[in-house]
Amino acid sequence: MAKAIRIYNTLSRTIEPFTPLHENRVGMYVCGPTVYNYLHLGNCRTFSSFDIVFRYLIYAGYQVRYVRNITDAGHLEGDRDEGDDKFAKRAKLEKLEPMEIVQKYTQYFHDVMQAFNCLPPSIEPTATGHIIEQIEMTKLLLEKGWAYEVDGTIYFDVEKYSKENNYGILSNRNLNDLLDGTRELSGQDEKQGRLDFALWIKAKPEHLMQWPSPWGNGFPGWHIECSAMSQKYLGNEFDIHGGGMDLIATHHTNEIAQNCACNGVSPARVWMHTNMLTVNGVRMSKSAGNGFLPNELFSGSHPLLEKGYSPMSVRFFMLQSHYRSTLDFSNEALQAAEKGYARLMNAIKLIDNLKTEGDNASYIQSLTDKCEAAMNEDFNTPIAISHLFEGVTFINNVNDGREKISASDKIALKKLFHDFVFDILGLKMESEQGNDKLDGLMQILLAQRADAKARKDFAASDLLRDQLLALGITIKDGKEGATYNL
RNA sequence: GGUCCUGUGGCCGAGUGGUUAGGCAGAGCUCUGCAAAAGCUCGUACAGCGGUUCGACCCCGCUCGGGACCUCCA
Repeated sequence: MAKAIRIYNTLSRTIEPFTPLHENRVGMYVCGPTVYNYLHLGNCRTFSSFDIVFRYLIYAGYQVRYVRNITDAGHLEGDRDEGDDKFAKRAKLEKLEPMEIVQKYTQYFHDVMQAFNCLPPSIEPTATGHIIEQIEMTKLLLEKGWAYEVDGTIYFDVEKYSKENNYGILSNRNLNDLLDGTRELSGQDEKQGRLDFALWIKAKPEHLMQWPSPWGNGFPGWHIECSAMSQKYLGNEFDIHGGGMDLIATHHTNEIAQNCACNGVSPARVWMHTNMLTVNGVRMSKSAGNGFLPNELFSGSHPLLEKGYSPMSVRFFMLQSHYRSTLDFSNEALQAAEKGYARLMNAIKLIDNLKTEGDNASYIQSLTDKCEAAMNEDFNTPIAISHLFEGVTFINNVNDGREKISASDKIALKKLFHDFVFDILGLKMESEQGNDKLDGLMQILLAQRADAKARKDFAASDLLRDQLLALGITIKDGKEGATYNL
């Protein structure tokens, strides 16, 4: 059932049934961050989306090898194979070694991924760790005639490639359109074609990150690293390649060209692309200056925010939209998500204490089927969540005695919520339900308050409640006695 | 200019040719000493104009609006 997964493929622009190359195994490559600066929330959305894909494929019973790279070299400011190296520029700015920059922002990236409860990938290769592989691939492309050298720099010959291949296959553009959108070569350009891009770039003597190669000292172009690393760990052909939509036109297009030219086959069968996060309708990006840093969001220190939001509220917020839709960021939307997430978690806490009776099964199974059906259809998390909220209503009804649940359904209900909310959506309980001592203390206070209420000393009971509330502890009087929430 | 996406109720966001998305907010009610929590009920939603159809928010065309990519960005 869960294996009837269908995925939107950018190559075909349709939703297709997903069949892995090798039965029961899935190879997935996702373009990771360039660690020259703090990653912002838009980046987090992409990685959270693929975290869901990873988790659901595991749930569906696949053995998944998930490769997500770290770009720690070779990324120039402009993609015209000129301009500053991003790491070198940042290193100068912060007065650090380039590898200190890499270390710092890689660490930040990992911390944020952990905060968002994203599972670590199976392999997280770095560009600097695979210089040899990139040189080898560049050599092969030269040998096969798809690339040429100009004074220590190697370019990929796009126009030659286009004669036998569809260069714009992913972006759905033809070569002439692409050429129209590109500036004329100036007299200073070394490359032969306007669309040609560098595989290997000759380093100036002062360049901080450089490696020896058959063409002299240099560093790899941006696109070759993903081709070389995906091939190394997933083979010439693998199942899924993912990234943000902004990578389609250039990075992924060039990646396909490199792999096809080198191996004669397109690397990935399915290309998945996540849409952008927007702020007031405009794409969040570093250059637009509207990029939220994750910890600005958590603490609420960003000027556009009224308050801070917990990582799980934000994750839940993101999951309430489909990964291929743009998602707009606002205080109101965030607050709505925060409350919705709290409601979901509160219902889950109730499951264990539900009283069972009767034997009216099957409802939970149908709910499970609906959740799976939603996820099977291109990982439609918002629909899955809407079904989970049906379950929330059911749980609350059972808890209030308006509905009954059988013992077997209760087990199924618990499994459903644990599978979907925790394992697949990757949410987790944030509010620590305290330790034993705290709980014991609370029970004493609740007993005192119950006692005051029994004496109709409401002034005393309300005072206790207000004082606890001031500490962030909410008291709820139920039929079975009072409970508390931290 | 080229390529493409998009316009859903107060807000965020799914979806479908003919039966409810869902969350948040709002109103009323139930429960309660009061709250909180929970539940129930409610609200002229599908940019505009045409067309196809027995029937369209969902298909087609046009108009208007918003956005992305074609420079680096997930």
